[in-house]
Formats: sequence, structure tokens, C-alpha cells
Amino acid sequence: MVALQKYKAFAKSMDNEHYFEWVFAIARKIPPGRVSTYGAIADSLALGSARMVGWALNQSASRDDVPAHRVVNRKGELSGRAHFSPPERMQELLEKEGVIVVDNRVQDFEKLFWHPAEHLEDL
DNA sequence: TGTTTGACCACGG
DNA sequence: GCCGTGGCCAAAC
Repeated sequence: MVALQKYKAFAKSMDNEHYFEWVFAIARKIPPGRVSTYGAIADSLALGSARMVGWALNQSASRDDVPAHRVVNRKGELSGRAHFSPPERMQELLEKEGVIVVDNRVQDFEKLFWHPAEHLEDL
């Protein structure tokens, strides 16, 4: 946990722009057809919180190189759909990748879940 | 300056 | 499974 504290201290010295890059870097690593969660990304970064990941992804709306549609909440719900334009776009993007979405929820969520912490070394 | 609000989550009952 | 509670932390008000 010492490493975690040092990591957090380091993170505190970063400005928001860098924090976005960490979140975006992980989001970009999510393979097509797979999904991850706000909390998992926050945990793998060992800084911030799930809320901050949502906040960061909100800032990503202006970018076209961040697959924010592959990030859902812990229940597999498309909680961020309202921030896409139009909102239906999030589901459409997922379905284009073969992910089945019913009632704003990813089907087979546990199987499609991609664990960011297992791929951190690739960053 | 203090309070409320989120693309959230873990936990207890 | 559902609910409330508490933690989270930047932004907006």
C-alpha cells in the first residue's frame, strides 16, 4: 500500500489534462467488442475515483479517438448514453462491434468485461 | 465560502 | 435482488 500512497501523491501533482490522458490511454486499450467499467479503470489507475473517470470521459466527448462507449457502469448499464449525440449512438457503436444491448444494459456483461489492471504493463 | 451535483461503487440490512 | 448510506472529488453554482 506504500506504493499506492506514493502513486496518489504523484497523481496529486498532475494537472487535469494529464489525468485525462491516463483515463483515455486505458479506454483506448479496451478491445472492440469488449467493455470495462468506471470503477475498474479508477482502481487500475490507483487514483481518483469512479466519479472522476466519468468526469474525465465527459471531457473526451470532443475527441473522436476515445472509445468511451466501451465504458459502462458496474452493472453493465450504458449510464453515459445521455452524453453522446445522439444518445442512441452509444448503443449503436457497441452493437456494431457485436455487443448485444438490451434495455440499456450489456448482455453477457461478465464475459465481455475487460480487466484494465491486467493490461497496465502495456501502457 | 459552502453546498449541490454527477457517465460511480462498496457495503450492510 | 433492492434500498439507504457513506465515500469519492472536480465543477458549477
